[in-house]
Amino acid sequence: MRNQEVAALLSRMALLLEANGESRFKSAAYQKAARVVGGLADDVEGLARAGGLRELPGIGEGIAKNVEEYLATGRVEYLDRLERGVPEGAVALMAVPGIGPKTAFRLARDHGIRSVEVLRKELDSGGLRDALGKGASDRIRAEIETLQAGLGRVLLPEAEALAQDMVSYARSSGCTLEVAGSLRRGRETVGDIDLLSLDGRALEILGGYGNVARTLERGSRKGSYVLHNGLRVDLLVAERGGHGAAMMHFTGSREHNVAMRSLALGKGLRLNEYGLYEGGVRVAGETEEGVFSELGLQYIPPELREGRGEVEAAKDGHIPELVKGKDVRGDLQMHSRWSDGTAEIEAMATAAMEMGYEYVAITDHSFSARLAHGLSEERFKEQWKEVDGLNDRLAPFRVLKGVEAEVGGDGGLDFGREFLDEFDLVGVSMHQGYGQSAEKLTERAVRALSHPSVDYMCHPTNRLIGTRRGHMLDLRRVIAAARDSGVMLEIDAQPNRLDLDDVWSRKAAEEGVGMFIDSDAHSVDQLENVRFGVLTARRAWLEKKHVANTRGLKSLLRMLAR
DNA sequence: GCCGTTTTCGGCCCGACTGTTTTCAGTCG
Repeated sequence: MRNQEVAALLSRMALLLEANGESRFKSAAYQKAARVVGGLADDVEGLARAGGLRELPGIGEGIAKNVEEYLATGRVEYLDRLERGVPEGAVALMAVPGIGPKTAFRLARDHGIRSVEVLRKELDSGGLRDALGKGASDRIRAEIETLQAGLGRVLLPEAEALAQDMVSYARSSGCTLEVAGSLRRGRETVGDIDLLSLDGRALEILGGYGNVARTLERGSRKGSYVLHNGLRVDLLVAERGGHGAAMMHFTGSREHNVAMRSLALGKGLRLNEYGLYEGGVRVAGETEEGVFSELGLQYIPPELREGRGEVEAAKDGHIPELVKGKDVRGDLQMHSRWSDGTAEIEAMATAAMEMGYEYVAITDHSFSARLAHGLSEERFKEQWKEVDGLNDRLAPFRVLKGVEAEVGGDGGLDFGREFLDEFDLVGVSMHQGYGQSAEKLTERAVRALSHPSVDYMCHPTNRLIGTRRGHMLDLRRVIAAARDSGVMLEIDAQPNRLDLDDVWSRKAAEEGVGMFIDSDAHSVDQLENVRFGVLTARRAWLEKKHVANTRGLKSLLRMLAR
């Protein structure tokens, strides 16, 4: 799939258009197209071949032609022309927050600054003061420091912990903060923390918080701060009557806000962060529910606010009843000390009982996962005796005999069919073969999924967010294979996996593939990670009926028997 | 460049913050 490559191309064109002084709307159109392609589940190349690019929202004749040219030749003539219109290095400078096209252009053309590194050196030695002014020089220098410290996006649990700490700190000063932004939408990674308060004192209070390294700016309604780890925090102060509108504005996403405001305009209304207005009169704004309702929309849960068709769905009454944490009745992937877990099976099972589950599956690795101390047939048979004993004592709670079976280089599994059928539940995983071609990997996956003993596929791409890209599988074929053989796909809820992700999980469910949400816990405390999987499922528009481990034990066993 | 329950032309989400700005441009979310 070349979707990300094409998205990057369109983003670059958007930047260059801006730098060339073209209409900002034209640049925004390219930016929107980049986001559309980047968030596409379908393969953009296949779509282009089928002549379907122009069907995509935000992609018309002009952009489609550029994309087609790029896919066919690897170049875009228009892009080359844009590059020639911009001084060398200007685009690189625009990576620094606070440097837009105008400033970048000026620095590159008039002062010969070609890179962020050179800019930093120049600023360090006191240069460019006359060109930028003192205030801007200082701020840009600070922004470069943050940029070069290199903290990108952080994982959801880390951002959650940082936000909670700020909320507690503010509360100890008698001030309430609420979490908004991508953190509230449950995105897998968070690039900054957005907070909302009804109390103007919050702006000053947060500036005095020990983990704040620097206040970037502070007005009467908004403030921006940088934490010691380099993460940015934005704070918005709302008034009571506009609380819901402010929450909505600050929760985003940007694409969602654009869709909401366009809809309001179409109804002769105006929506901003203070409320929904008809003429000069505020007709809603105190609550989010009120704003949605006044616009004739169903309530849209934060997880769906990504500009992926949710506003249209809300208009038609098609917002689904999303799966909830309490719907999950059991956890079907976890490990014990028998392989690479740290806890006894009993400890995992009793912790799961306390969480209100009816069942778990212990799914230790099969023998060719050597690093994870995978088990042989003999060892599994020993393990089952322990499981049988536990089931006698813990009934009606049930520990299912599972396995995370390694998929071999040719798509075969470690055990024969006869032995595999003795398990209650067989999952397959592809931990090996990073060097293989997409074609080969996909063949392996499809073969494993068509094995008659297999019930589900664990963390299908095997990605690790921020560190490992994951297998370049053709997920459309994997989903089709899962559908054809009645095999489930998993949302692995480890916060650095979340695999399948929201976009592909939605696709899988639309194709009629059943999903599991599992913790993949290797210790007792990791069982709680399931909630991150539930968030991903909600972002994938999944309902209870799409998630097979929301079934009770009997219903689950009936399903597995089929 | 895209798009249409106002429009195939004329709009495009909307407002806050900073600086050296005395009325607004640049940038951002």
